Amino acid sequence: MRGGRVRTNDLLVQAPALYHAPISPTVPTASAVATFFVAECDHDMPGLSIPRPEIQLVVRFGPSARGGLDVHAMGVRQKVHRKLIRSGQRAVTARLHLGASEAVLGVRASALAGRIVALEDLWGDAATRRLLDRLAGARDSIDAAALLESVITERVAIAGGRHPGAQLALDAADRVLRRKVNAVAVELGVSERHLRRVLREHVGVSPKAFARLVRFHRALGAARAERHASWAGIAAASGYYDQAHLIADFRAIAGMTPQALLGQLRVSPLLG
DNA sequence: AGGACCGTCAAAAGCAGTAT
DNA sequence: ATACTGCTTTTGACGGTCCT
Repeated sequence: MRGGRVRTNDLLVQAPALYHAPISPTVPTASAVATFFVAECDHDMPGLSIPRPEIQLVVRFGPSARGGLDVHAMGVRQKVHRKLIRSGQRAVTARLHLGASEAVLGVRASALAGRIVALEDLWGDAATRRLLDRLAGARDSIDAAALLESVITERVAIAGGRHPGAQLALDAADRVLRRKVNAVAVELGVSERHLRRVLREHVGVSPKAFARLVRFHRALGAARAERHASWAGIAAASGYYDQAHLIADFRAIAGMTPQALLGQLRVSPLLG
């Protein structure tokens, strides 16, 4: 890994700040892209893919990609994945705003949950070919990210406004992090059942699973930012009942204890 | 499309404990 | 003190189904 880089809207920062990039929910801008993650690797190594609550559009350049360049959509996953990154591989990942999946990809988040889908299966061959041709001419990863953003913005403009359900999901997402689902439903003037249906459709996971992913990211981010903080303190600050429950979540999502995951992240690069 | 009802069961809460 | 495990009880999230 030659210094992974993160693009947070117009701001470029270095990899350690990854978890300071907004984890959904975020306020949508003109673009449907919440953040970009740009990674480059100069030798073979195992990498870790931390699950995120956003739909991601990934452009790969290099030996792992079909024909040296491919694009795929990655739905919301709930477990850490491990993968070998090949020398010379580059990846540009656009993380979409919550509820933007339908406008950008033509399918709702629920259709992508836990899946990786080639872009041609969503956009068709012609539109994908046009994007790949433009990306092939990109000077570097940052240029490719800018290109990708402009193409996404064009598609959102063509798709028109946000689906009402997507807007409801966005409104609810922030609230379910702090309150019970039925309380949020009352607040937003819909039934609890409807709110859960809409969240699953437009976010890709259940309200609880979404809140769990965000909480996990907060805890991991805090642990990476403050190396000497106690796990009990991190658990409390991140919304866990206590340290025991934080550890249980790390085991469920990452398959290892918090300490072990931090250790892994020191030797394996993040893949988005 | 969205509300109401309901049974099931997973997650959260709470606590006690061990290893270092 | 910290990091972690394991257990029981309680709560509420979930999804199926039916109805408007």
